[in-house]
Amino acid sequence: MERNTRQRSAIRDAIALADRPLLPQEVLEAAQHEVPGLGIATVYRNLKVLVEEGELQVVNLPGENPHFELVGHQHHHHFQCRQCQRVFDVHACPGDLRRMAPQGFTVEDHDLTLYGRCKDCVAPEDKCTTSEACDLGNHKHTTAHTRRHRS
Amino acid sequence: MERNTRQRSAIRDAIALADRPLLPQEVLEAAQHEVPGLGIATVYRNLKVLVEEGELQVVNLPGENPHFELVGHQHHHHFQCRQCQRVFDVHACPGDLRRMAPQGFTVEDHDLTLYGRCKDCVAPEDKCTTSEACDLGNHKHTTAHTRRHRS
DNA sequence: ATAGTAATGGTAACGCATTATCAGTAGGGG
DNA sequence: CCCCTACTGATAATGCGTTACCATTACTAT
Repeated sequence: MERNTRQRSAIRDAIALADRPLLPQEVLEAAQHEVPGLGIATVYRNLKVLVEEGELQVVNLPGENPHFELVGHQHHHHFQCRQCQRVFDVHACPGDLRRMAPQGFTVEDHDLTLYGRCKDCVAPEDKCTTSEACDLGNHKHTTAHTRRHRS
Repeated sequence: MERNTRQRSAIRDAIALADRPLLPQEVLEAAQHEVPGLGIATVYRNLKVLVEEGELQVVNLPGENPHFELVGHQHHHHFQCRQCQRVFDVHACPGDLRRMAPQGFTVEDHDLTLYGRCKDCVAPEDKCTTSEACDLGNHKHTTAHTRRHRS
């Protein structure tokens, strides 16, 4: 039977507290605050299980590896900060986009991603006093970008 | 100096004629109609060069590897068929989405992807008589999905 | 407590898109 | 027509996200 381990709780909590879609690596770092020895394999294993159980859902964004967030938010979209690369939920939607498609095409769904500066990165200088935002990844002028692969 | 090879012309032409964003693999297959011996390495090499020269641009879609299309279409969006996985241009835009972002966030740009059935896949049965659409990839019930990796 | 076994963590292995390598080929200036 | 060298094609290598493996750990029913 399925067991309640500290690791699984830490992973679930990390995603719930973040309140935004996280990368497996971000989940690892966040959950390690609660379980320091946590390994990346355990993160991937539990992400998979939690998705299968319907607790988490996968968020795909252009040019990004899969992120994970809690299910529950119904239809919504995402914002990615061009400074810190973090992804946030956007609880709004432009609405019916069916008539945007070319003649003869049938639209069933849509994904929308906004790009810009998140709250923490709009005015970075005076934010570095609040260590949390910095620790979470903003102000990191990352040059590395993400890619995908198949399962 | 830069040379005009049959291969480079075939690659350019393939993308121009397709009139939709293509994967490197799709570029290979299309360009091989003109240059049968064409190799995948040559496709990647030329895609990179043509992007650097400003002839092509990269199109990123959620959960997809980079596609390539001609520059020139200014701001536009994309449609991906859930049947044949092909990507098409959408020459429409919901407009200003700045107010969709949370308080304190600055929106600079956005990506929109529509999902559904393309013209060829809305009524698949009677389309199989036109071999072109089938050859191009629709009606392929592909189970494999794409991923990314880093450069 | 104890046993049984699911879960963990470290790391090797994998899958796959992309790039490097290199010997052979073919534009194009002279 | 010739030579120089950019380009090509086949394939090995790379990079990286993800998964498999396996010895060890630690939940939980009894």
